[in-house]
Amino acid sequence: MTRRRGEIPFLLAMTYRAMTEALHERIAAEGREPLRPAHGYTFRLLLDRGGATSVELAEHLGVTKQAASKIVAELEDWGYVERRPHATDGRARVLALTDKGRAYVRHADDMWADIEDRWGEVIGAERLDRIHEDLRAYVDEVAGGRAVLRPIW
Amino acid sequence: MTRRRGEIPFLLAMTYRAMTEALHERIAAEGREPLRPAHGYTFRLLLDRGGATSVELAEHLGVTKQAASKIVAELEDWGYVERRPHATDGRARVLALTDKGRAYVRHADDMWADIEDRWGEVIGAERLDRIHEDLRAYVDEVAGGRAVLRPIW
DNA sequence: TAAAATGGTCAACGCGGTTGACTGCATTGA
DNA sequence: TCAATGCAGTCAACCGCGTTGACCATTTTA
Repeated sequence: MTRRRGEIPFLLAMTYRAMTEALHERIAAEGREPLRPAHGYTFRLLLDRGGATSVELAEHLGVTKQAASKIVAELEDWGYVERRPHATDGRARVLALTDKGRAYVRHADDMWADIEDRWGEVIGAERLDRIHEDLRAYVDEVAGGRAVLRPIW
Repeated sequence: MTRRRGEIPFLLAMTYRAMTEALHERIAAEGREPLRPAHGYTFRLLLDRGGATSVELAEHLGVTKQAASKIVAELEDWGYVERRPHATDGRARVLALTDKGRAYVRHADDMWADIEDRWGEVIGAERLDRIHEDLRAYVDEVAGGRAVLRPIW
């Protein structure tokens, strides 16, 4: 297999794009709120680092605190996230997933896993393992582990 | 290596994001116009299918013809693209890369190749080949070859 | 304890897309 | 052959989702 040098980033983009499209189709089919990547990344942060604030979310997403606030406001409206007063800091508000939020994360994980599995059916599970390792290697070693998932749309 | 099912799409996003950031840093460092993915995809179309029109570009990018027109107008202003009258169709205008446009494509390809190479240094060229195959397999077999590169930048 | 820093909000704006209406050329078919 | 329909392209208005900037209230620092 010959490949043009520099083609892989394009394929990466196309693959990711196709996967997100597949996900959005499912979300739309379920009649769910129009959840964007930023929302997904928010869920993941709140799951990993319980007790985050809007400012921390902003840093995590790589957006301004105002933008992060808007995202949180939406998620609160939809009942996925709650804002509670901070225990010691009167200015801050602590973000937390509601039950609905946690249930959605599980559901979303399932959907992503399904999409990943479709790929695995074509190329095999071992290849998927390798890809996982190799992507991690790029993110950690080339990109320096910068885990900013700036929502790109 | 154990991996969480459904994690790969996230890693795909992070990797692509890190790569585009690396590219943008280089473009910015060169003092070049703020070229976005949509512009890159446009260059590629014009290189592959000479004589495309705005409507064809719109289909390729997955945007409206109005949006495609705006993109072309920018590229024309910057001197990367020309619009020439269509040989037989008085309504249509044929898009073509200028010399500057072609030179930029070569340059951009080099930059992407460099970024890809950095990855290759970490994981090895054979792995890169596999990844190339596997990404192609997803795009072609799972996503049905839908090559719409809707610019999400 | 005054000054500076920080979490959060409100308002105005901008970029890059969308929808909708329109012009003028091209194609179709009675 | 020529009216009806279709299609390339443009103009204008709008919209989503981010930004910048100003501000308040609380906390931290000196």
